[in-house]
Amino acid sequence: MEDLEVKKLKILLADDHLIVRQGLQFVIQDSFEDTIISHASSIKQMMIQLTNEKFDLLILDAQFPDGISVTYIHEIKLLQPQIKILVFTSFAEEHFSLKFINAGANGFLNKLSEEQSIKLAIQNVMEQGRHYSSFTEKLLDLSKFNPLLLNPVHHLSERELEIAKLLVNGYGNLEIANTLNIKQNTVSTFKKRIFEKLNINSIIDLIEIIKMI
Amino acid sequence: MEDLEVKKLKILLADDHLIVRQGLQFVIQDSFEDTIISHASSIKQMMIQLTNEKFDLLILDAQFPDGISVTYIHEIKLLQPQIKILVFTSFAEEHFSLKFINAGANGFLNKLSEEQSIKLAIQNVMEQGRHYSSFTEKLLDLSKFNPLLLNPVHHLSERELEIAKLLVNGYGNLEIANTLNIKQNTVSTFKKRIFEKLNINSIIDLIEIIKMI
DNA sequence: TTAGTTTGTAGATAAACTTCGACAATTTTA
DNA sequence: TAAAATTGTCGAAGTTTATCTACAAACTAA
Repeated sequence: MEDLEVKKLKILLADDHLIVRQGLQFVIQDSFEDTIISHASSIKQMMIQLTNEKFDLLILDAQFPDGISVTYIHEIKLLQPQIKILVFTSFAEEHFSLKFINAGANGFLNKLSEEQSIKLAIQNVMEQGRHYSSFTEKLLDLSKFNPLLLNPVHHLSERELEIAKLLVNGYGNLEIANTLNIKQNTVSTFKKRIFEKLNINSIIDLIEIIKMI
Repeated sequence: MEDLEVKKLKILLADDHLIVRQGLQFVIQDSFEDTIISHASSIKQMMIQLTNEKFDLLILDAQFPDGISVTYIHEIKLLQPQIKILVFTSFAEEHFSLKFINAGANGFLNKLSEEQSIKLAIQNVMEQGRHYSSFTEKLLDLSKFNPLLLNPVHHLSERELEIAKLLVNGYGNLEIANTLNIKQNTVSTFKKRIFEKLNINSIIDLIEIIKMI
């Protein structure tokens, strides 16, 4: 008989794909003996469960159909300050990690991860409260001096972001100019500045970045 | 004691995400008693397993990192003509189903599917040899008269496709013109024809379509 | 096999976009 | 707080793209 003090790890899996949740559950239960795993297939469902019940760990899909989950991280931490949040993503974490960390994320788990990495991520996040790639750690270090460092969309002003979003939606300069009641030249200038700031040179590149906001 | 005639269903899951494979396995084993499930995490691995062993069903991720899997469907059917192929995808099947069906796919399974739909898809595909959405069925019907119907990339010629791909990769008209040693005007004309054929009006739209080839 | 269609290619011209410089209004920083 | 940087805006000039037309070669289809 084991020590009764050993508490079961309560984990909430929030992802819109049943398959992904089942897969995660399987892998986690294979790696950890004592876990209680709950599922949420939408942000809404997740918030309801978080309101009703305390969890130790939330594994949260970064790309929910009803809006990117970063917006909710803050809210979740207010609701359950003790909860650890592992962001589950198919993008390389470097591109947006600071954004999520600032919001309150404790670590990142790539969707391509194998069993060992998943286990390690959960262990780290539960024991040390964090699980970042070494690159992200360096970023964090540097960001003490410049919190915006390498979190590119943060460099954009409101208006720039507004225009970036329109560009990503396939609108041309003229259409944007008319929508915002400014001259096309102005739009062009914005576009140029946006590209400069993000160090890109096509709208195609912009899409990936904007997606992650 | 059951009839020994009842053969176990041999299924191969081909997806680069461990999590997804585990999730599928879990759901399938929950729905079907007698299955033997194998995994492949890359096209290469999958082809090796298909060369060495006969399977009843292949559940194949439509978006492999090393190239879209449609190209391989033909090959697979040559190798194992009896195998049923369920294409596992996160896009709405309508946009590309004919392409896959022509290549030899027996059905589509959306990544967002719940347990019941997954079970149904496998049942249909194993018993009737097909599992298409009603829209795809209609398409198939119509395509008897016009096999290219609504499978837009098929409308593109080699050259058009070549240029479409370059456009999707963020190259400008001039760059493309230089690469292909043609005039920018020619590229413009191609672009116009491509957009007309696909009935779109921005490169953003083009991306989704080209992705699925 | 003849007429119609698709494909690959451009020229001319118009339209859209980029680049550069500028300027006022903020905001930041030293 | 004075100097420096950022932000939102534009005009003018230059570049790139779009559009329309055209034409020959290849490829259907009647």
